[in-house]
Amino acid sequence: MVGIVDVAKKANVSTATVSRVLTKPETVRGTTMEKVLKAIEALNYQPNLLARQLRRLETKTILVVVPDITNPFFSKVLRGIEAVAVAKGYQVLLGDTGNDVEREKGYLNILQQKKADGMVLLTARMDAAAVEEVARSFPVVLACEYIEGSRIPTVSIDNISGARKATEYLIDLGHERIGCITGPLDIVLSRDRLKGFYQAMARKNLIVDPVLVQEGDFSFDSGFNLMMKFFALGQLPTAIFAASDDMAMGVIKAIKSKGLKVPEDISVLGFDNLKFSSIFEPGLTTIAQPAFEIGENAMELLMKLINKEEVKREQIILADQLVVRESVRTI
Amino acid sequence: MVGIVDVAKKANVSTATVSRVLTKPETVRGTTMEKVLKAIEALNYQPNLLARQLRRLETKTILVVVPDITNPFFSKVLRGIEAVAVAKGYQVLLGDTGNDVEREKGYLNILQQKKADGMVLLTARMDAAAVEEVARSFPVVLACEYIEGSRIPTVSIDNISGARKATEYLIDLGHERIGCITGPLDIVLSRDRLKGFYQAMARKNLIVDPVLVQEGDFSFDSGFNLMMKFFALGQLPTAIFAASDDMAMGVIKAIKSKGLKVPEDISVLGFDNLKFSSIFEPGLTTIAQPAFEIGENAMELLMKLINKEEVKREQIILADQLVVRESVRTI
DNA sequence: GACAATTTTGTAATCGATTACAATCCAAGT
DNA sequence: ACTTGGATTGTAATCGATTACAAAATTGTC
Repeated sequence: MVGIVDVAKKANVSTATVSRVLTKPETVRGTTMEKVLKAIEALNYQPNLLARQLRRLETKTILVVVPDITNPFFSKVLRGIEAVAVAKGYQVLLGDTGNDVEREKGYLNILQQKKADGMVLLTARMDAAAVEEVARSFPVVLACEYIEGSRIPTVSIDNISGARKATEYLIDLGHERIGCITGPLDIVLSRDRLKGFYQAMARKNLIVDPVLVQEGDFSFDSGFNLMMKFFALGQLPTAIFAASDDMAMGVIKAIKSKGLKVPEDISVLGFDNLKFSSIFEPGLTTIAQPAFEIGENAMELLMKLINKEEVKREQIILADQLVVRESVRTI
Repeated sequence: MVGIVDVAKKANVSTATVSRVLTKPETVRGTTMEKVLKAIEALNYQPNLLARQLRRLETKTILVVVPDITNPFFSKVLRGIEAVAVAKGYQVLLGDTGNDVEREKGYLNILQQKKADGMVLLTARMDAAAVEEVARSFPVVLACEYIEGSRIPTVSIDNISGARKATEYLIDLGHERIGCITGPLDIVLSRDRLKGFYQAMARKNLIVDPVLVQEGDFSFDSGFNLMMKFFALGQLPTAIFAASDDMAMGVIKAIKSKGLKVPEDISVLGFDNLKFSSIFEPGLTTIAQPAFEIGENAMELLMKLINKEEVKREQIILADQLVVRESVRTI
């Protein structure tokens, strides 16, 4: 492999000069510049970034930890992150945890081992203390998720108000017996959506039937199964708020499988606004999260941390939006 | 930051010994081992991987170049890659090209700059020569895509026979006037699927109406638009073979929008078998690609190249499968 | 206890760039 | 021609680990 010394030799200059041509061209004379460039060209020299990084103590790489890259919501956030990263000359190291807390923890080491300059976490199921610890010494930002009582910079929507808005929409259309299928309750974000649901019900003085609140795991299957459970229990609500579009679709499938119709018999409202939610029939009424923008903002925030710029707001809350389609109707 | 010298000092040994504790524990005596481990523990030392990598000239990182991470098919392949990579102690650097050939090319440098030990390409739209060039000096494997006349190791399905199988299925059900909506024809894989379509038609002595062969771009929208074009032209086939499930769904949406039904009025057959294709209504009849396995195999192949093991078969063809659901019926 | 064989440890070179500092060059001013 | 100061260039230290080789310590044998 050709190294900087080969180029230096060929161009009859020192390695320092070659290095300067590459990194501070304004400090070398035009004629030597040409000589060096010619040598680089001739040898097809590419600097070894490992060496540069070791010397500069920076990798121009950031780590993104995702619970499941297969989930279109996360992949869209990831794309937002990537877009900004590339624009700023950074590369993205991918850490898919497969929803496994242990693997999630493992990725924390990558920062300490200096393989990345910073990290964006799209999941934070591990113990808060460990994350805090790492965040004290390295740039870390949370996207989507947040950690209660922590000052780690975060980008997300307001899940409580989003869920509240969704539930109020159902109530305003006349629904009173409303079911809620939540995400895994060990995740703050799931608890927030549930909280928003309760808040809306309480504000309108409606009673929540505990049977109608069930814990899912955001997946289509869990939505399907929990709806089937409602059928089995003989406890049918007039509307259901599902904490993810995937689950909402599962719920609708279950309803259809029983020969009932959405929204005629039961209304269903989702959360996320996946691309597929508009293709699905009936079109899902849902709370839209600006996934791409969440990614962009998270990466921009991370850049500021890396560059030690002042960060005014540590918690960025982006706007969510109720998207009305056909899966909900007035009672 | 604490380095190996700090540990060495604290444990009263040389840096060499500390290094050995970390990498060849069997060569150090039990008692010193303990001393060193204690020091490591006390200082919370994590070795700087950059330094190790520079010395060893390996990064334990592989680059995956994807046209669009948001596409669930690719993200599933990526997951397969990641699963094997993690199991073998490798990390994944993500290169999303956003379908941009220039960015695709740019990622080739990462290998030469030694930021990765090898590369899996899920897209190969750039000029073959450039890829070949890189593949001569570095481990590269293609997944899904392949390059004509190249000996770069590849993992994929047989797109020609898959498409042929799909088309023959339609023909066997009595369809004769069959439309084909292809992927972008600058991609080999799209041309192969089209080729398979033609082969099936020819084998059964059916005439292909050129109007019914249209070039899409794999997206839902292009499927929708091209089907609308068929309507506008007043040229309706009895069945359509779409080269991706996304397009198939677009086609079906378009048909429904005209008040017709699938499969009663027109049959539609897709390609890929996305998770969503079974949720969609009608359930998509389609050719299933083993996305996860493609990823796994590609990564395993890459590992062999990296370890300079003998590679018997350079071209791995995995089995595709016709999945029959409800979007196709006999005429 | 002496000596050889074997283990264990240390010294210093090395990976391939960057960069502080020193040395040299060059042009302008007198 | 002779300074002088800024622009260029070179020398060598440096980033933080690994590892070849040498040295020291240990073990076993007679």
